[in-house]
Amino acid sequence: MTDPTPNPRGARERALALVDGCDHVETLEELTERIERGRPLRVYLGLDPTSPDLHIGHAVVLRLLQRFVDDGHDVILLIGDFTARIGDPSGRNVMRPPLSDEQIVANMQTYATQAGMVLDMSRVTLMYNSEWLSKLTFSDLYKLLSQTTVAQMLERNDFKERYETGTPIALHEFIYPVAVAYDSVAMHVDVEVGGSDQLFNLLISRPYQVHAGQEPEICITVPLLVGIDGRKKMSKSTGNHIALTDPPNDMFGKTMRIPDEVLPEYARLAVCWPSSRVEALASGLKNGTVSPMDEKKRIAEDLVALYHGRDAARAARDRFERTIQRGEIPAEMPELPLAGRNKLVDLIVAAGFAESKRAAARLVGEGGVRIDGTVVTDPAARWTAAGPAVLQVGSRKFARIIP
RNA sequence: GGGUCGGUGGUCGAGUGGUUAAUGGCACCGGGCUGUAAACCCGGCUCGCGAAGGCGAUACGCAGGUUCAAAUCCUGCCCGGCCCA
Repeated sequence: MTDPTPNPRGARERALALVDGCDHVETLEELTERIERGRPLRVYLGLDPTSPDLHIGHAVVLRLLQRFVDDGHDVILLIGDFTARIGDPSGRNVMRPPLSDEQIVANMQTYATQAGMVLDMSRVTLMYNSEWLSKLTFSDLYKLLSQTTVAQMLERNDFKERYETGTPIALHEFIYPVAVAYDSVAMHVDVEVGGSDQLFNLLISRPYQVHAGQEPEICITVPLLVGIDGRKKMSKSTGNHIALTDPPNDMFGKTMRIPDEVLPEYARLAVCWPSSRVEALASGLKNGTVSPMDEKKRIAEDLVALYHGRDAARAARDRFERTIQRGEIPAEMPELPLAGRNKLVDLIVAAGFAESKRAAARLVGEGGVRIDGTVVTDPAARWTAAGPAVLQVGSRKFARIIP
């Protein structure tokens, strides 16, 4: 993969194409200059395996990496198995508890396979930062830490905010950006990419590299995708994410729940509509000439198509229109054997539609439960259907109960 | 190390000895209106048992104590903010 792909285009043009749609490039001139040399660049993205799933927000930066792959560069996906143990404080106002080794190992595996849904992993090198970080001695760390001042650290927005509001900042949190900077030194990279919340962590690498006698890396950040709540950045822990592995119907349904205001963002970042189309959408929404719901369905369908294929996308749309918009009972749903149970609440819990029997009883009392389309409001109800019947909770949870 | 203030449910934040799992906001869930959007309205939001009225368990940093009764008082411990060193 180190064969330089002959590329007739000019370096400037290539650089511009690579960073199209990105938030911040530090700096475009350096990128252009380095491409000009003709050597494939070492480009990397660091991901801390802190959650079992990647989501469509991660896909934005993974696509940027794929652009580098396509442009003939050496792309590294760095799994932050060591830094995951420290915890990145970015964007958080509380300390995050360190993960257990088992969780980290499990997450690393899913990250690598899930990244493959966007990235051509056969042309990407996987690396793990424990390889060098775990070998640093205390005196190595001392030397590294002496290169950054507390004032520089406090410049970072979330540190400043936490400091000013009296939210605890543990000393080890300051080490995270240093560790990430050392990754860049250890791998001797040319380019680092990340989400815009990582800009500080990326930039801090540059002086470290210079100190180590290397050229500073070019830092490129991509916009963060907002979560389906339309407010906070997408993350698993906030529960506002669409996972890459979400089944088609969930992916479609979650997309339909996003607020209208963020449709252009989703069109651009989640489904990569060309900017002309995104602009048309934005202005059409503003002056009321396009139907938000129709556009939302298009985006939802495109999103599903991206990860599950066009057929699945059409099926998801069809299912949505039938069951949600027209209130029909879906053709396919999970089956649940009665298995001797006869209390309605037990079945709701067994189907996974409620966390406890009391919660199930509340749902029933609230009129949120139907059997074969008929609302049941008695929390003490017992199952009386002789044949298979459809249990429905809320508008979108269905199970076929088999006697 | 000294002083001082504080640690309440997913989150923020009331409550400072006495019906009641504990006011309120946010988040979340169900229902209504809708476009599984927004706004708005209603209800819910610890768990288990019981056909039901109900019963029981657990919960306000942790552990003890005082009291008929404690989130609320006392002691010790743990954790944090601020000030001083």
